[in-house]
Amino acid sequence: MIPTQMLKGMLEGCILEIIRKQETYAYEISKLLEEYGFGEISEGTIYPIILRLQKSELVKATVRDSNSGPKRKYYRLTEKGTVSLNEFKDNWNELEHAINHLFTGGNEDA
Amino acid sequence: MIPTQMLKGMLEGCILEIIRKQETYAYEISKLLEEYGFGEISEGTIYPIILRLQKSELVKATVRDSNSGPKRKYYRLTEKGTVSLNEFKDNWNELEHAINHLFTGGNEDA
DNA sequence: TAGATGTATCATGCATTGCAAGGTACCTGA
DNA sequence: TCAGGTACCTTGCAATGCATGATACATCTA
Repeated sequence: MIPTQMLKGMLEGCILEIIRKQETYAYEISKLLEEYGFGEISEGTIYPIILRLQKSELVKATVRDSNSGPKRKYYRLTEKGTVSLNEFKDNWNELEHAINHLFTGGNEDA
Repeated sequence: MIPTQMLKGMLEGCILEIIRKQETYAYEISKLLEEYGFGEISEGTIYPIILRLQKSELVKATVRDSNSGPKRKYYRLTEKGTVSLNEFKDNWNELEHAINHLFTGGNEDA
């Protein structure tokens, strides 16, 4: 299981990418994150993130009826959201390279 | 530059790996992290991490003289440290796979 | 001799963020 | 009727990176 500390700073970008792929709502996002292999991400995690995304205008919401429960809030990316997502991808690549560089170097003592 | 939030939970494992490769001290670790591409990691970050590693007995220290300044505290991994490092590697792989799975899937709308 | 620079250690308090826990409310099926 | 799934949200805690500041040794230069 991925420790919660390692998820910090990751989930926001991942949720943006999920919304980019497909207009969707918070409850479904939590299911999708699990399917992608992030493990079970608490709703107490997801809702605050989405509120933040709305406040900073990276996503916009549309309320629609559901045929299996309460109304859903569907989210889609704004332009700012697309920019932010691209920045996240760049940062992720930087981190991935740094860590893989560190961990594939072998033992310097040898 | 990698945002600080994305480093949370990463640096501890990375510092363990640096120490595994080579017995070294905090000041040098900060230089090495920069060389590996993590950017400039503040000393206010590194020293607390190393104190934590010592308290949880993942590393042990040896004080030695330096010919270019104050004494250095050289760190080496304990057995617990090796175990912890391996756990970190597993967790990192999990995270890397999840994120790459998410970001290589293309647009589900298409 | 004095001061700047580089080396080397550590402590304090803040900001951010994931999460546990709890709350509300709708719909379906047993 | 009531349990379970769907769907939203809030509050307060814990962990961690970092800015800031302090201490101190060694070397070089004015």
